[in-house]
Amino acid sequence: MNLNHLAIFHAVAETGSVSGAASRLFISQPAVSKQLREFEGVIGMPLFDRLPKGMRLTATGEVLLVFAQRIFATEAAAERRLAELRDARSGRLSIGASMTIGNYLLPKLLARYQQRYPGVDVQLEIANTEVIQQKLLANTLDLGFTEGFVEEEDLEEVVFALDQLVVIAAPGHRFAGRTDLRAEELCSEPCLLREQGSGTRAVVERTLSARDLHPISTMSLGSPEAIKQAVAAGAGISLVSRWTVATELRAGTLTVLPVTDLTVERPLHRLSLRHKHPSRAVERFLDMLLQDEGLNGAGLVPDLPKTI
Amino acid sequence: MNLNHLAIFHAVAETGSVSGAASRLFISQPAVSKQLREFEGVIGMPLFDRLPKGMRLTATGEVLLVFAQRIFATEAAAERRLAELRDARSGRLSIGASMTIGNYLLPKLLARYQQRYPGVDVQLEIANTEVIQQKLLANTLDLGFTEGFVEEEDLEEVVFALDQLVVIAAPGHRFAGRTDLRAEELCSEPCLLREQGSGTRAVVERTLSARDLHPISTMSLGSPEAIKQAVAAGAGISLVSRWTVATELRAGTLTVLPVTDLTVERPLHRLSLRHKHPSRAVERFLDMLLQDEGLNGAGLVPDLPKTI
DNA sequence: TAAAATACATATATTAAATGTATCCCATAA
DNA sequence: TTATGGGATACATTTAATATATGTATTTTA
Repeated sequence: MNLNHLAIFHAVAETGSVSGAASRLFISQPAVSKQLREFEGVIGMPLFDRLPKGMRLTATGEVLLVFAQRIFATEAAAERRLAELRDARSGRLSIGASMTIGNYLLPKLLARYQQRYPGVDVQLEIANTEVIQQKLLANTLDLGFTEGFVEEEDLEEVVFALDQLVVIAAPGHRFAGRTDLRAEELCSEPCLLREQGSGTRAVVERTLSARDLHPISTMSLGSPEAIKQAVAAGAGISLVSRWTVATELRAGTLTVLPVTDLTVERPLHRLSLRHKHPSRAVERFLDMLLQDEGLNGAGLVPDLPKTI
Repeated sequence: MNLNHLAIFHAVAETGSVSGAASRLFISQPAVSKQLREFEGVIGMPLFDRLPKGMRLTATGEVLLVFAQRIFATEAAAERRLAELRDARSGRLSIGASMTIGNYLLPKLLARYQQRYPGVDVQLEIANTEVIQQKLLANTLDLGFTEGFVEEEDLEEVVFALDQLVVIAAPGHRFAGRTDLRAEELCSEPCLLREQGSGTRAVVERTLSARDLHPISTMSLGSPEAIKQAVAAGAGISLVSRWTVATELRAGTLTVLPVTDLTVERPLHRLSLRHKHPSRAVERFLDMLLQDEGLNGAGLVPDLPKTI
């Protein structure tokens, strides 16, 4: 059976006449007449009785009409669904992010995204780089946001922001208020770090040892939150992403120590599966990331380089 | 959306490759490639990621595939249903018949029909000619079987059998056994007839009055059964269709009086709506009617003229 | 490391399908 | 009778689908 023929049959059945179907389909009456007869030939049974005043379905035609209606209703539903996907009125945005990015950088942006595209099913998963890379490769994530990454043929990687690590201390700390601090001095203070394997710890250690600086490591803690709590309690200083402490700085429970001769920066990476076409829902998210309403609009990265 | 394109998309999605789809559709690989790209252009979104080893559905493609599967499954179901209708493995046979035909002529035939075509929904309605004609005109009956009929432009009418009316009496009747009975003699006997308006009564009266015979009418009864019961009880004689008394003759509760100079015959008509194509189920029934397995096979009409 | 194989894309020519125009037929209504 | 409305047919034309030949990228094999 040819579904083009079926469409013509459907139109004739619903309008009750060949000429009616023709005008509905924007083709000529003979075209409909011919196609319909051809279709009846294929079916092997007449679908209409030809009456002087028009066409009347046979029993066979009645049966077929029900199927035709189902088919074209489904087609219409498919078109509607595609239209939704096209304008991101539905779809899925599945993101995997490292702890820092997922907790401090994305939530505000995702909230605005969700507000603008309420039909999209947004999923944010916080996990380490390895898990995120694996899930990207398994095609169960649309985008990954990580600090480091392991080179991988099938993954596309792009620096989308620069993370600045700042030295924090309790407001009552002896260094607080100092504007002439030098990196060496920090080594006299107990320095709290993240656990082995953390991206944050890796970049800190790499930067400092490149300058032959060796901080006194006392504790290693498993999350940015734990670090902040300990530092606020006066346990020492730490190097953390400035995004993780925005709230505490405003609240005054922590302070940043400006170090004159030290800047620790690291690129943040956006990862995606090579050759994978993004859905419209994903494209809209990437748009927001790149536009003013992206990270800048979130008020967190005033002078972010606008790399993709 | 073009459902031809959708079929190609469907094949690519299910085989996972353009070339696979091509061989499944018995067309060349470039044909599939081109149609698919065209389809993606119409949709406005890519449906597949092109990987070196084949094609992978995008999120949009996954959504569309579900609809495509529904559509083509419905199409397949329609094809199956049509095939059933084609071999009368399903369908409807809706017959309206007058009392005599419906009660004595059709049941045996319909039983064999139902046995041979168990999927067909057989409906037999017994009603008078007027009702049957109206239902045929309303297209709610496939066939009508009546004695008389009222000429009607939209109804096609055909004599399908000749009904012989025979004179019956109780076996103990004084005429029983006589082989030289003449029509005049019958007028001395009380004759039971059907009610006014009955086709049977009409033909009897017409035939007899044409010969200037006037039977003594005592009772008029509303059904062949009532007539037979009364005659068997010795209430008189009657003229009835020979089909209605086959059982009683065999049982010996009634006997036929052979009248040397009287034959009362009437044509039986098959009616159908003009321009109406019969379904296969109806065609198969008409076949049985015409073949040896028809009324003859039913053992009721040994020498029936084989008119349609 | 080069050759072969696999898989999809592109270009051009060809074929098949669908459509349009003109005309005819039939039944009905004015 | 002539219009009129609805469908069928014939033939020409346009559009769409397809094939052949070839190209590119990648993977596998020798």
